[in-house]
Amino acid sequence: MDSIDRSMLRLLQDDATLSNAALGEKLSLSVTPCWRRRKHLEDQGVVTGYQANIDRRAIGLDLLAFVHIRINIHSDKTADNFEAVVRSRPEVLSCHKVTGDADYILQVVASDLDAYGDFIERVLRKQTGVASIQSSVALREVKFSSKFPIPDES
Amino acid sequence: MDSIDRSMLRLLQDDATLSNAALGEKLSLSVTPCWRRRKHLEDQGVVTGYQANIDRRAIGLDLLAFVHIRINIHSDKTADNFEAVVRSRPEVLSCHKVTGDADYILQVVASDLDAYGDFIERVLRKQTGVASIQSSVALREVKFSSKFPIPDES
DNA sequence: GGTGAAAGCGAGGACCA
DNA sequence: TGGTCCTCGCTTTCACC
Repeated sequence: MDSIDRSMLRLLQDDATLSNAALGEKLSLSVTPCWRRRKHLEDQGVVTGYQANIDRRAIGLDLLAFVHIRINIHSDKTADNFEAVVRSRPEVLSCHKVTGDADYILQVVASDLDAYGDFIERVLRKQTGVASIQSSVALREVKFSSKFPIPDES
Repeated sequence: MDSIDRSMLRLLQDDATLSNAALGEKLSLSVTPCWRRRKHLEDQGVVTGYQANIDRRAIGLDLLAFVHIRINIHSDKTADNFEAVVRSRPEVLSCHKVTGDADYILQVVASDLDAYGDFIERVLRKQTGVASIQSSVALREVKFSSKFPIPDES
């Protein structure tokens, strides 16, 4: 992984539809070496896939919330069960075990407050070990990106 | 936007490299109508772009944190300034104005705790109006997805 | 919604510096 | 590593039904 690879990652994060020729031009590389590097990044698992980005509002997902969850039964079984549920629910965009006041922070989307409330009450609140749930509903999206900054060296 | 469009969005979120032929086959559509629908979704802005997904660890971004920020000067100028800084910093993946205890929740990545600390102290803490900063560092990534669930109707 | 056709592109291979 | 062909089959994107 050198600086050309990192530039390639930056470009592909911005626009995955770039052809090898267009990509190569931006990197001062011709088609084949460009293609070889790209394939290498894919085979190594640095590039994990290509996806279309969708406007959340356009598909009716008007609500996004951060959910802070505290767990009061600290057994592996409770954690495994909770995490399996979270992974299986498509409305949960992300879930992280975190330091600080909460045990888990989740990002959840829903079409409106009703649907969100349903999810909290009927799914999350029902899980064993869930001691408290605190929601922070997004009032405004200041920034939303699924692009990582690529460090100059790694 | 009908159910075929929604299925198309689901498929393209999973794999943006699908050709119109492959996509059409899954949707029981021939190439041209498939391409027309796809183009329509792009032109409407439902599909906002295509991007490569990258393994955060592979590029050395070992740390992800949620940052809860409280603001004590509630003027438009303070807010605009803060939001502009946040938008300009690539290590900030997302920033939302939220309900609840915090005014803003940010998602921030960094290569390690040192780099994260630097960002908090040298960038965020320096902004006027920032009253408190509370970090929740991710200990484990239970789920991380940048795919939205596509509702059956919208 | 569907066909067909022109032009372009992608995935490789072969081979050289 | 990087570069230059070259090829085959597929893709995109058009005009037209």
